[in-house]
Amino acid sequence: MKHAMNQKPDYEKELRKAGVRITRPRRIILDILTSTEDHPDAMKIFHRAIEIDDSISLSTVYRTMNLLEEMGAIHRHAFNGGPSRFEQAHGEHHDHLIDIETGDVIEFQSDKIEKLQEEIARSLGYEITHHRLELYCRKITPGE
Amino acid sequence: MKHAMNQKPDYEKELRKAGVRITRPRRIILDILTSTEDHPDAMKIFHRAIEIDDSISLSTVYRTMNLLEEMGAIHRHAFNGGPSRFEQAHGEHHDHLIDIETGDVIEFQSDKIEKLQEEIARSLGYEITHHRLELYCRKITPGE
DNA sequence: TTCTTTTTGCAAACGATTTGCATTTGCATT
DNA sequence: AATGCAAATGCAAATCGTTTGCAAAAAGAA
Ligand SMILES: [Mn+2]
Ligand SMILES: [Mn+2]
Ligand SMILES: [Zn+2]
Ligand SMILES: [Zn+2]
Repeated sequence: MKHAMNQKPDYEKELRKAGVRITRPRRIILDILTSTEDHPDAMKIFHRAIEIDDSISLSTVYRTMNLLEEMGAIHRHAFNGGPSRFEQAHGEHHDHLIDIETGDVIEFQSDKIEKLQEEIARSLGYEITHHRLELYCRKITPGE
Repeated sequence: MKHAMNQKPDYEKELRKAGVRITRPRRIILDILTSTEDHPDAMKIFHRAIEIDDSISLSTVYRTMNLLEEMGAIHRHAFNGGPSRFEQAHGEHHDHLIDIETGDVIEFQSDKIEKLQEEIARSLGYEITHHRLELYCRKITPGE
């Protein structure tokens, strides 16, 4: 149950090391990603980006998200089956609780659940590469 | 960890009760859904359907899946963010382990995890309406 | 059977994402 | 600083899964 107070990793260095060029669009998109607490989709990232440089295109946003995902620098989510939403990968692993009324996304972490998942996979002859746990919830109203 | 050996529920009765007409396409689609162990997507259901009646259209498959989902007769999954895949809702709740190499889907159930999920939601002031737990795994190769 | 309403098939529209291609850019090299 | 080339961009068109409008067909109540 931890809100990752992430000290920014040096993505530019990571990109360079991966033999990838540092371009203006990429710098801007990385800035957006590292300076937000939420889980924006491509369109939202695009809108934030053109506020800084209105020549950036939506395809570049998509291409950059794919690149960063392949590098493991971001995670992709598809809450509800909606459009992909992203967040930087740094900080510790967590899962998500989605308020189905407001759309709010709350992050949480449970070592116990993580352990149980491992056990289950193991008992079936598998090892987990990644997983997804989403709780779709409604706020508890005490007087009801 | 249970493979639901589901005795077929009477969907036709359920549909009638909901004031919905029993049509040939719907009967065929329901048959496909109740007689399969896997998690087919709309296209796969469509192909199985036209083998029985080649006049069925893909839109009818989609419309029927939406109808059945609203009635709570089926569940919809979006593994990996791919196309929607379906399974009948009868039988007990379970989650899914996906073999990322073969695409196989294995069902499992853990009361402990379910309980922990409730606790977490509760502690954040929420109650769960539904959830999704997917383990993406690779088969364990003992000699490696 | 007739009548009314729902459902269908088809084709066109849709939203999210990807792609082809000509142009621009990053950056390693002079 | 100027050059050269590969990599990345913007744009428009294509793609994929899914939904929709509409006229024709089928369900089921009377
Ligand atoms: Mn987790
Ligand atoms: Mn579960
Ligand atoms: Zn998150
Ligand atoms: Zn299942």
